[in-house]
Amino acid sequence: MIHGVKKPVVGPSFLLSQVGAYAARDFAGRLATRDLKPAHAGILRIVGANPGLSQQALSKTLGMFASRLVLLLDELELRHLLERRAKDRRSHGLYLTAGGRRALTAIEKLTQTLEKKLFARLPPRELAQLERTLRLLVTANEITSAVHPAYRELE
Amino acid sequence: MIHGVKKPVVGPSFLLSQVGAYAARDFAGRLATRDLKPAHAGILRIVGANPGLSQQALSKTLGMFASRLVLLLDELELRHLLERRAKDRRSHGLYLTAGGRRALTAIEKLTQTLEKKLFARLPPRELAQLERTLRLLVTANEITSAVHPAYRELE
DNA sequence: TATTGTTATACTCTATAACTATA
DNA sequence: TATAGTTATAGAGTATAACAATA
Repeated sequence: MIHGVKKPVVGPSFLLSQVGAYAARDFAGRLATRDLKPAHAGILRIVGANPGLSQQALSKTLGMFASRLVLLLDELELRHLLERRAKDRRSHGLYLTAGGRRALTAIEKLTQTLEKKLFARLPPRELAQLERTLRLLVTANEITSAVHPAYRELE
Repeated sequence: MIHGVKKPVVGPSFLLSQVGAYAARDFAGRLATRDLKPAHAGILRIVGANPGLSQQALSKTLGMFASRLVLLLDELELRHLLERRAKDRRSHGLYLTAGGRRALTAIEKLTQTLEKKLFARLPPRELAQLERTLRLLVTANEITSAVHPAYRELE
């Protein structure tokens, strides 16, 4: 009941979406204190793990249009978190700067803080089981994109 | 690895967002075959459980601005799935029509189909455990909104 | 004076096509 | 001819304020 309004019964897929969206929103809120958006974080993560990646490859990995990537990369480059180095005269390799690596570390810390709060009431064994179940679902359903669209700032 | 690109290590909150967004996207896709959006489904669900609800109360329950609700209700009313009945000359009560109740039933069926596929590889006990864990997270984190913003059509 | 519903508007995120330049 | 990156534009979804009518 919310304000005396009956909540309809919902199943596991609704709960999954609901809790997932909550986690994503929380993450976006924490990132915002560093003037970053979830998409920026996704880029830093992938480039961090794959130095020299091309924009095309990155856009495929993120499931994001290359045209959108351009603006996000511009923003990251302007803030010296990432740089484009020319491979030949038409394609670039993407690399994190020292500042970008620091930002990535900060994002990891911020995620740990988030998870500590989100999972505070969960016994460690239950959290471990949740993580195993989620990984199974990712594999079984071939969920590949590394950054997903729910990652947004909302409310 | 996606196309030879290394995926960075991610934690349980990322997985939760990822799988949740996947479920939401799948749901949106199935709804689209009936020309409905997730927000419509959320409205039908809440009004179905609370006949006579006011728009104000509904907007609070959904965590949605009343101004946005107006257009969504217009659409549902135009399709005779829902009606606004005047309570007094400034407020209305919201009610499902017979067609609205049928739509709600169809949405429930479609959700079952979705869940059958999404959880196909999950042993029943593991699914039951997942659902318990998710309910605990909803309660512990006071996640109240009945329709969440991840519910959108994407890609 | 407060509340209900509505209109109008701006902003962000996403999608798509068309374009430049290089290979 | 195909590819990498970019620009421009249109469309959703969302946020906010201002408004009219009524309690």
